[in-house]
Amino acid sequence: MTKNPVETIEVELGIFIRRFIAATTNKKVGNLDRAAYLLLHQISTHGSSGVKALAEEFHLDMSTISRQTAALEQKGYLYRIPDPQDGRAYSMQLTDSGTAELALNKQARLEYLTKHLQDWTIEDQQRFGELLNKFNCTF
Amino acid sequence: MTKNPVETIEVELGIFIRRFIAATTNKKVGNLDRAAYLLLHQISTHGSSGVKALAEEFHLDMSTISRQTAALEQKGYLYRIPDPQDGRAYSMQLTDSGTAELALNKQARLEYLTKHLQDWTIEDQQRFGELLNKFNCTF
DNA sequence: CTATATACTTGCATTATACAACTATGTCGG
DNA sequence: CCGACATAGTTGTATAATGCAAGTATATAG
Repeated sequence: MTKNPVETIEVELGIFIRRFIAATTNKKVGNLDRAAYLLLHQISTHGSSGVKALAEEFHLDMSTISRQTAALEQKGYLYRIPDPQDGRAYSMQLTDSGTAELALNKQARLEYLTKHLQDWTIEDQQRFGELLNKFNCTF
Repeated sequence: MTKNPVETIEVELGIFIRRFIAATTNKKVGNLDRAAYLLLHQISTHGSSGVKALAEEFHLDMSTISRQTAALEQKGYLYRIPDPQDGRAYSMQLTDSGTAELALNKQARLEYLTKHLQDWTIEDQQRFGELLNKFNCTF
């Protein structure tokens, strides 16, 4: 039974997901768990955003995002700006403290990844990044 | 700010994880959720195995695996064989029904993936599989 | 034989999540 | 302008996955 490439990808994705989730669920780097990190990262790189937009981006319920952002606001990592056009809406922005915490986290994650990829050639690293991006674009 | 490859991988992994989890959490293909599928897959491809070994493989608590396997046993997808050497231990084996259910699931997942990868060249598919495998090996 | 370790199960608390109900604001058709 | 409906967000509640701690039964070491 020789495997076709898609089958290999299926198996490896399964292994990857299971390990990655195990390695990152309920674990914090500094003060941020995975969900919080991704939220701050999204706001930081794609600009301020409301609860609804974030919920759509993450394919999560608005109530979930509402609680997560409330927690991050509580910790002082972001603040809300009332939308001048729409009295119901807010948009979230990182505070300086949130920006700093995000940077610390990103740093730690990059170091971890760099260590894992230290034996890879630059070409393989680039190729992997490109293919991951390509894969993400098909979602 | 030009990104180094590791940074690209970090970002893309974040996007990937979030989407993949959103797409597969609390969703079942047939009768199997993600955890159940991976458990059956592990037993099927790596041979019968006890609760402790599975817990280590998945980096989960034994209690979690104990409940998951009990549920799968309840559904008739696997059965326990008492370890003849050790009265405390069992090993799990797939039943015919479990094997069939796993095959159905795998089929569905492959079709889904194939659809997502339909515009990729065979070379890119192979390369992605290889790199994922290489990445998993560094864990 | 006793003490300790191990494989597994079960009880309990925590957490992330979805769904539904609710509030407040906006929009549209008359 | 008003009433009906839509929308952004919050909060209450239920569910499910998980970890930890305690318990059971068996093994092993001194």
